[in-house]
Amino acid sequence: MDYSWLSLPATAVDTAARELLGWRMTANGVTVRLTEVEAYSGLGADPASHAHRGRTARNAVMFGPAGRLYVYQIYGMHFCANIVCGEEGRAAAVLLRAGEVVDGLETARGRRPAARKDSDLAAGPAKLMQVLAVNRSANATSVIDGTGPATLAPPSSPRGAISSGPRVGVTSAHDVPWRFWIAGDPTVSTYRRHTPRSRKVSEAAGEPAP
DNA sequence: CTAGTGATGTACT
DNA sequence: GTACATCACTAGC
Repeated sequence: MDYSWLSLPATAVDTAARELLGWRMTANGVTVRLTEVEAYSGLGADPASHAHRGRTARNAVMFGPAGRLYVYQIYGMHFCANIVCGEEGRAAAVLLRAGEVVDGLETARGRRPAARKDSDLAAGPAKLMQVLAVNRSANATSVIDGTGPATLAPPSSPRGAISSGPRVGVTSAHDVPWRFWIAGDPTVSTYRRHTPRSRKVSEAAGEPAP
C-alpha cells in the first residue's frame, strides 16, 4: 500500500487532505468512506492549529511520524480524530470531519440513535467517531500498519470533484480554505459559522450554585 | 430553514 | 478561570 503522500512536507498538508477524501476507514466493525476533511498545520503557519503554540502533552502526537491518530476530547463529551501527516518533528494533521457508512450499517445505526437518516450517521467529526467507536484510547495508534483499532484503505472507486472552503468552528484563520469535501455528497456536514459561547450570568458573577 | 443554548471534561493561561 | 476543530434539542419564522 502506498501511503507516501501522508509524509509529504508539513507545508503540503492540504495536498494530503485532498488525497484522503474517498479513502475508507474501518474500526470496530464499521467502515466509513471519508467525504469531508480539514487540514491543520502548526508552528506559526496556522493559528487555528492545536500545535500553533508549540508542543504540549496533548498535541505531541502531531509532531510524530505520519499515519497515526491524534484523538482529542472537545466540549467535555465529544471526540474528534486527525490523521497525522508530514515529516516527524513538524506538526501537521488532517481532521476527519464526515463520511458515508459503507459497511456495518446496522451497527452504526445502533451507535447513533439520534440520526434520522443514514446520511446523518457520520455527518460531523464527533458523529464520525461515534459510529466508529473511536475514543481517547485510540490516540497515537497507527492507521497504516494494522497495530491499532482503525485501518485506512484506498478508495474503491474514483472520487468525484473536490470543493474547498473555510474550516468549520475555528475562531481564527477564516481566510484559509483548508476544508475539503466531495462535491455534492449528502453526508458532508452542513457549514455553520462558529457561535461564541456566552457565559451564564450567575457564573460570570461568581455566584455559587443554588 | 435559522438562531440560540445546555450538557460536559480537560488542557492551557 | 476560560476557551474549546460539537451535538441535539427547542422556538420561531
